[in-house]
Amino acid sequence: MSDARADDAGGAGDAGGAIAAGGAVAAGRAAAADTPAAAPRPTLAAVARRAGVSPSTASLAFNDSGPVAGATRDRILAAARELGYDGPDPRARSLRRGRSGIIGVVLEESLRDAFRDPMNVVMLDGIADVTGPSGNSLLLLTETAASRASLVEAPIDAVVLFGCSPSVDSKVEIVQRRGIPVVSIEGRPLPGVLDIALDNREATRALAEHLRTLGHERVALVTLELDRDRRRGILTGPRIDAATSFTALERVRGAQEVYPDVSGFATLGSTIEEGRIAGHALLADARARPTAVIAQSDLLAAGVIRAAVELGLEVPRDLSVVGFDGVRIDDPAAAGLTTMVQPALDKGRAAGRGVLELLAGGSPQPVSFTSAFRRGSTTAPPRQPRP
Amino acid sequence: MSDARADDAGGAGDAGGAIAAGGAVAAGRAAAADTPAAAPRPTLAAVARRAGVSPSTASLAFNDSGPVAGATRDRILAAARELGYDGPDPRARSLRRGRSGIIGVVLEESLRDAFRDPMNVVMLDGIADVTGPSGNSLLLLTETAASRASLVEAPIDAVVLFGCSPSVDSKVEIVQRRGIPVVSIEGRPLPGVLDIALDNREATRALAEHLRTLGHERVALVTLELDRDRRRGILTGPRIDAATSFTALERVRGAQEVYPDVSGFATLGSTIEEGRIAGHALLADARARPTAVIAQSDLLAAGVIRAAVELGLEVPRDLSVVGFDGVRIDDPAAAGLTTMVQPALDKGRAAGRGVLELLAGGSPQPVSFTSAFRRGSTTAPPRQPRP
DNA sequence: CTGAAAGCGCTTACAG
DNA sequence: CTGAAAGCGCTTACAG
Repeated sequence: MSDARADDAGGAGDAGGAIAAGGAVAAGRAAAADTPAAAPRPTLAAVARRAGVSPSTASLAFNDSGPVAGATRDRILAAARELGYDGPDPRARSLRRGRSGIIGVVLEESLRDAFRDPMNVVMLDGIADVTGPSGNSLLLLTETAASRASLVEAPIDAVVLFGCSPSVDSKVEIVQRRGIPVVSIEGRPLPGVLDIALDNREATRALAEHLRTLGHERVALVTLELDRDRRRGILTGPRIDAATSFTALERVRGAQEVYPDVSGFATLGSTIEEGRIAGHALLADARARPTAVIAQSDLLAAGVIRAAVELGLEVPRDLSVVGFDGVRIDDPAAAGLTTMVQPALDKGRAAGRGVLELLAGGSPQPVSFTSAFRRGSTTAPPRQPRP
Repeated sequence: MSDARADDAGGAGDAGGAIAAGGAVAAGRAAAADTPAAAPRPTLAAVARRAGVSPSTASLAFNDSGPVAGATRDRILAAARELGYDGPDPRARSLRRGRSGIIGVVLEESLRDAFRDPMNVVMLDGIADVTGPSGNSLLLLTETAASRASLVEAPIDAVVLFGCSPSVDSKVEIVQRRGIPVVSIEGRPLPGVLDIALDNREATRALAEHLRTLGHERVALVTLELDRDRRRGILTGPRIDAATSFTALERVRGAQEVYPDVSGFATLGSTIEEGRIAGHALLADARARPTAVIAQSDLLAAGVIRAAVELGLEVPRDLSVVGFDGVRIDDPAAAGLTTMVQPALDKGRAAGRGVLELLAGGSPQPVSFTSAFRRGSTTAPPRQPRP
């Protein structure tokens, strides 16, 4: 079981070589090595001057924000065309208006890790869905040291936290003190932060109860990343106590409500390969083998099933497996997974709506989403011991 | 073969219900429905006043950008603490400095579609890798009507185009006229735009030659999305002529260099499911069946292989399949794929470096990456007809 | 319908 | 080491 990162998508490193092709020269900056602002671009004031109007009127013309005579407008637009002016400078506008049209999205991990989880992508899409039409764009911020600075220094109007750990709390405080609204998806509830929650604990309990009803006694957990440590391994009490990932922890708790002494394996995140590694760790020893596995995501579940198959086990005859998310997985082994279907897109949309309401000065209520049990064909009663 | 979107990750829609939980109230804005800027946050000027220094000195203290006596600095910092001032307003700073620290990333499709392709995620990560350390963050912009506006109205210092179609050209022109550097990854070369290229045509030709050498005569293509039409279907001449996706088109051309009359199937994008659909379309009719398929991505290739298996064909005995990208695919069917490995992370990094150099006033040269042939176990000589 | 005035909050030469 | 001055480019009440 390698300790290296499981998936090296792109596997570039040693792949192709880069060749600096000769010829073309870069973006319209001839030889202005010492002039930071290359060509002195025209300003609204210049356009107004040329059109023979005041800057105020020119501004109105460009923003449709007041009554301007047709002829005047034409003159202004013509002047702009002649000068090569394409509209107000966003930086000045955002200072003046107090709004930048940018919403920061704080992800716990690297972009690559975050987007490997389809749930995150779908949620992001949901946020963009709702906030895009009013002219907002999303700024990607990760929890690394460098972008911590950006969280405080970026001109953002609002922030959405993606299941972030407490380590961002201090930065979030600063952001809040600045009057920037904060929305958190599946995070540990924070004061003054609009919470978009998922019933992780209850949903997992439902899965556990399903297994209990089927008669399973020896159940193991395969968890998402528990903390920033990036360590795989047996799920121990201390490990759980030290966990910083609220979502993973809630799901552990839900399982414990049915199986108080449940053990298992902690992975590095939601991928099939991680699930496979966990599966081998849990299933290798035939004598200590669980009869059912609660995986904290569908991808992990798919990996566990693959490991089971590799070990010659049949699902669900020899092993029951449940997942979480309800994502359509491109893996035959995971077809028909018993799982909880969570409304990821709706979660993203709710977060987006929350942002918009907060920005409008409203006081939106926290929202709580529930997952739906979907019984598939990966769970069955345990086989009688030594038939 | 359904015409609906192949993958509905999150499958939310009908999944869980939202319940507005009572209780908590949103981010520190009590009852300021009419005051856009809720709490009047302290400014640098206020801090300076309280500390008994000039704004200039206070600014220097906060930016470490000049010599400030230790005692003075302490006084300023203390005043800031008392007032709850956490640093300069990013909007004002960016107007004054002419830099926002934001790099726009323009994606051709919805976020969800774009991030379904692991290559895009890895490239994004590469850009962030290189640009993040100097305090830059990435702003996600898609080609939809709404965010076209953002491309022009967002306070971005530079733009990276992700294989964008000509439809963005006009907006890009405006951006360029503003003096904003533009870098394009695998795009149709545009004047004044720094080009980060991949040898799509040559790489595909190499794959085609590999098949030709093996003896294949009846070869079919499975392409990426050719245009914004979102239509699947047989790859026809007119369809190719109307294509707007430079990458897909270059890969078609590379295949044509070896198989001038090559036909095939156009998909909606790089997913296993799309490949599967294409595979069924191409392989269903045993009499018209190709002996080899050139899929324009590994994911598509995996889908084709799955379709082949479903039709009772054996790869590579009955059908050879090649992919593109060199991504590690979590699908047993695609293990050992013959493909071209492209350096996606390096492409992203090169784009990031290009942005940084352009921002520094330099004139970076275009960069051209090459893919590496990786022979797997999915290609073999064609079976003799009717043995 | 148009203009003069003020100011968003900061940073940067430039003097001292 | 510190301060006075100017200005980044725009928008918004407010008069007219």
